[in-house]
Amino acid sequence: MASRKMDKYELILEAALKVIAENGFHGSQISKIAKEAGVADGTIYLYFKKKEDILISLFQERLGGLIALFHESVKDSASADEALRTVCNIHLSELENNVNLAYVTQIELRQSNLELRVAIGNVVKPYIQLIEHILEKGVQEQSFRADLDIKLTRLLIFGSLDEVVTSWLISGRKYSLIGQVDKTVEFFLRGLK
Amino acid sequence: MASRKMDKYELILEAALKVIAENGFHGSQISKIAKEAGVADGTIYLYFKKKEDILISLFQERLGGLIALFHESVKDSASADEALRTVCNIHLSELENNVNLAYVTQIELRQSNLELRVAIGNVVKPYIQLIEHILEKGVQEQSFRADLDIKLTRLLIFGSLDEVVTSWLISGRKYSLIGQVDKTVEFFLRGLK
Amino acid sequence: MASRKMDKYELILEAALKVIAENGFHGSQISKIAKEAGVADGTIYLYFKKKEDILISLFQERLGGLIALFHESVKDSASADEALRTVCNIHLSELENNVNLAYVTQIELRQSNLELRVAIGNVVKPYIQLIEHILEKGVQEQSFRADLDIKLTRLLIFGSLDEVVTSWLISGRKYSLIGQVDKTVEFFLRGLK
Amino acid sequence: MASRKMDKYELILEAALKVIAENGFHGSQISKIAKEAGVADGTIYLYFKKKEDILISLFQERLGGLIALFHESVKDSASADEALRTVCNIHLSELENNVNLAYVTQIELRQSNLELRVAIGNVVKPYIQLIEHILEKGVQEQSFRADLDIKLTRLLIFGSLDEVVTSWLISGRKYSLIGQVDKTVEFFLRGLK
DNA sequence: TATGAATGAGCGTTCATTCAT
DNA sequence: AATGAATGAACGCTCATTCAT
Repeated sequence: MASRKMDKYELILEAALKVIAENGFHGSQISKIAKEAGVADGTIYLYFKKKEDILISLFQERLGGLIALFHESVKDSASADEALRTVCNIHLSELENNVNLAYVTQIELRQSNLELRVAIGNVVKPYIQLIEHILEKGVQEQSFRADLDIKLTRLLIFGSLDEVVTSWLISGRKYSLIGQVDKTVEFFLRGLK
Repeated sequence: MASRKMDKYELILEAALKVIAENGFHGSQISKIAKEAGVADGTIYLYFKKKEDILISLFQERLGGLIALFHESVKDSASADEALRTVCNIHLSELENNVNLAYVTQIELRQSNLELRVAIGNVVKPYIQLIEHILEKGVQEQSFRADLDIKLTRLLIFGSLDEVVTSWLISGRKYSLIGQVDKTVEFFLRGLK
Repeated sequence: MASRKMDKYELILEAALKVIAENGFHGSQISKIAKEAGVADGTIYLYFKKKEDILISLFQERLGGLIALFHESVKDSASADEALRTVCNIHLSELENNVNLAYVTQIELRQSNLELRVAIGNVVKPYIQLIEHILEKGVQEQSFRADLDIKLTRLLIFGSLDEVVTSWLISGRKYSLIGQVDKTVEFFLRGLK
Repeated sequence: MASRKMDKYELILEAALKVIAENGFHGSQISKIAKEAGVADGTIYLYFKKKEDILISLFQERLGGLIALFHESVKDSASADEALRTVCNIHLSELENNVNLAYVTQIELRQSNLELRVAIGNVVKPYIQLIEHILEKGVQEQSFRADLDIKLTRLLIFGSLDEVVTSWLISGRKYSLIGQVDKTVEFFLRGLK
């Protein structure tokens, strides 16, 4: 049944997230994920072609959900300024509220080979495009500088946010990530104007 | 003789850099590095305790050299603005001029275990501290905003630069990295003022 | 199925016994044992945690069986004299009839590390205790000397038998081991009375 | 110079004894022995053809010295009884007084391959022959039984003594080895008469 | 669909021995 | 005689993937 299939598919993804968060990327064998999911090793290969596919799907399903959330939230923004603030806010708050996901995506899954990195890049791309659209909108609205290099700036913004999250995780999450939003957005907005 | 010992040590590091750049982190077996260096497998263990130590040394020797270059160059800067520009310039130009090093440090060595990640962090730390000093100097000179959150801002700057380099590599190096310096610095300076 | 699992477990033990007897302890790689057993290298690790565990199990299963045989046989003995004779008889005849086992336990497995030596000691201990019980019984029956040092004497007896077997193997098994029983027992009994 | 050569030869043997006693057979690499002896690794190969030869020489030089001591001591014995007592006495007292040698010969060097075992056998052979001579003398003197199987009995005696020493070592040397002489000799003499 | 026993390729590391100096 | 840097063969163990049931 389709519903049962989805159940088991989700079950395995959820198990993978938990196992990787607890054991790290290199300590997460298929057998461990299978055990956590309550299925046999072989069953996993009915839903995923290779081990890597679990990780790619994990990215797609979980981060893809975030992307949708971004779009949804940005739709209501009156200005590019507000949209950018909303994006930063969601980026940091969602990851602060989902530490396992943050840990796995920022730290563990980066210990992966080129193929997986590329797949991760594909998942992140729509997010970077969203930032791009906001920048374009800001320029059109004459809220942002007309001479802005949009392709470059979107990277500067994404890279900053990414580093802030990673640094927060590595430091042991001793401070609030959401508390960084305002000053981060201010830095961006000044750079954009 | 000390010189010969250094020769072989350097020989192995150079070989490792080349092999990792060509074959990726997971495709770089000790035997392959030894062959490239023209020494026996066992010889590598006269200079490095574990395989990982080659990678750590690679980071320390090569990137550590960059850090020294940063300090040297910044010393002559009249202002914080100029110092920041110098740092960005060196960061991007050195990696553009040393693609193997860029590829290995930005892409391959991040696929490593915790111990190596920690060692990498230790190498990067002085660099982030250098950025921090420049920010402090700028605030003292009243060139930068007094309300700047220095701990946060240094991350924003480092994360931006890091992402710019990685993105350039993944895109296939289709444009000039140094060409991004001016616009990147301008974005930073506006954010800082 | 349980029976199949036992089959493979036994298959590997049997193969190990044969391979060690033919190639010596240090010439018995996992791959050789696996090949002899007709299984893949990895399969061995489904039944044994480490290579050493094969050897320990070999000892426990094969010599442990002998110990049970000793107890069984001794039960019916009317006197301590007879019990001692039975023990010597079984000790020498069983090893003479199972040369591979004799060779592996007397010669090859003694070339092992501390952990294995300890495990071997644990298997041999019940046997030495059996000898001890016979000696105690003999003293109670006033068949053996009352001033016998039982802890010492059990070693003298075990050491003698052990040396007789080893010497027989090293000499190339040019004579009958069972033929030594009567004179050996007589030497012991005179010493005990 | 011959004397210097002997010096270094002895130096290496002494170092080997110490290193094996401290680190066990498998923890005693050539480099460790060389360091302990204060010579270069390569120097060892000027005095010994292979690593094994050090061990064989260790046996020959140290245990060979004991054999000479046995012959010397037995010469003065009035009777076979006394000679046997002397042999047992020396065997146990010398090893009790030289624990390193006892440990290395009884425990560590037995973890060796066939070639070394054979060499060890050759060193032990004169000792077993000495026991044989005493037995023959005893039979001639009509002190021992005329029907004694000398080839067998010498093994029984040697095996007993060997086991007593090994057991004493493994037990942690919690009692006096020399204190076992009288009861051991009594057991032998009763068996011989 | 689901199972889980079986597979077997793959690799870091050690260390006895050599040999140019 | 002495050195010690260099050699390179050798092997236990893991784990992603398969497939008979």
